[in-house]
Amino acid sequence: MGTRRRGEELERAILLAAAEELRESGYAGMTMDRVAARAGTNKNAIYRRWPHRAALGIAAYRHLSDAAMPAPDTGSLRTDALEMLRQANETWSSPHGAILRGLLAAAADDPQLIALMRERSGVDTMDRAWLTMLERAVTRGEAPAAAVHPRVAATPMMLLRAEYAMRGIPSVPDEVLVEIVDEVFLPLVRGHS
Amino acid sequence: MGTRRRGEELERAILLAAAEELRESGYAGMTMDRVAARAGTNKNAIYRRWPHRAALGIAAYRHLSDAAMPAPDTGSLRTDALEMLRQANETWSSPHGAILRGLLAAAADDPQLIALMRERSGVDTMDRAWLTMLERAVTRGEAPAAAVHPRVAATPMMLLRAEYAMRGIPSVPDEVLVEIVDEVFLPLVRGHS
DNA sequence: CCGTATAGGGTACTCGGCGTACCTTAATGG
DNA sequence: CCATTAAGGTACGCCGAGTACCCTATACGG
Repeated sequence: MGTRRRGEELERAILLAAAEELRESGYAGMTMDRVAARAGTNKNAIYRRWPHRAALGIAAYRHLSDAAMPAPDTGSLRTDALEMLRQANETWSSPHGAILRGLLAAAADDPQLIALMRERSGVDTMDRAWLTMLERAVTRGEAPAAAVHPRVAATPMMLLRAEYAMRGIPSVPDEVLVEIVDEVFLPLVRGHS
Repeated sequence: MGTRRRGEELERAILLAAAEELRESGYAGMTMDRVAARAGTNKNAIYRRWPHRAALGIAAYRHLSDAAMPAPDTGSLRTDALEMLRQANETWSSPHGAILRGLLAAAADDPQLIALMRERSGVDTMDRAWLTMLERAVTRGEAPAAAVHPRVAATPMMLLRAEYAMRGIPSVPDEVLVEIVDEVFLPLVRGHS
């Protein structure tokens, strides 16, 4: 009788269900049975599409956030950088961030999954934003041209991530962000002369 | 009949067995049953001492490495820093490192466990080593005094850790270490004037 | 020296969750 | 209109974490 969903439609339904489970219970609490039930289907349909739970988790994660994150342009490198870090901190502190961290932890020993995560979680987008931020600072005469370097651009976010890993709590106090900017990022930019 | 071990003795036997399991199979592969069997006891004795698998894993980990890591003193800040990073990279690439990473991943959502890990894995010891390294560079006139700052000292190791997290492979190529030193650490130190 | 509290040993169990097997039933498209 | 494909239903197998219960050796106080 009625409508039996197939292909695209069913796939979207599964991803939606998985995303909702992620939101409610985090990755650790997302079970295949619950996703199947919620999508009104069964595990077969899922396993035909994704080889295992982690893959589904990653695929579903993108439904939660597509995180554009344009580079802020406040006219000063310091406030730009702070703004970026604050936004990132907020994102990572949010439920989304908790899920993301759960996924990262789960994927930790599987390079394939890590690669997938990188694409999905917009690490590279982020780095590009930092680079354009630096370029603008250079044209304003606020920074030496030599400071426009991928590793310089990536440093603040890496420090923030490491901070999460070390604390295990999903929110870094604002002082830490300020310190990262004032004691590391700005001196680092200055030092490139 | 015979000797039934108790208290201290049994505890050491369990920790040893757990450590061996860690070495052979990593944290993910360390099962309570196997540890119990290997220690010649049963899960009861284990659960009477540690509330869950993660706690045992962490307790056992210290049996594998006590990691002193004295600050190298080569006479140049650059080579000192590189040496530190290379040693760390080697440690983390080793089987021990794999286990450590497994534990970290498993503990990711439990602040209590993370705190335990911090103690055991000598993060603070490491930071102190970097600080003394910086101090020596200051007395040599190689660095401004303002660069002796905990966050500056912690930066290279944090970047290395983040590098692991992003790659998911247990060995960072040497070029990356060099880049961390030349493009980040040294400019950062220079920038503190 | 004995008897009782304590802690280890043995074993079997529950429970949850991943992944699979197998068959039935609806849709699709040639 | 029929063959092929994919979804639905359901029941497993398997493994590993923790738990329950009961038996037995050891320590320790009297």
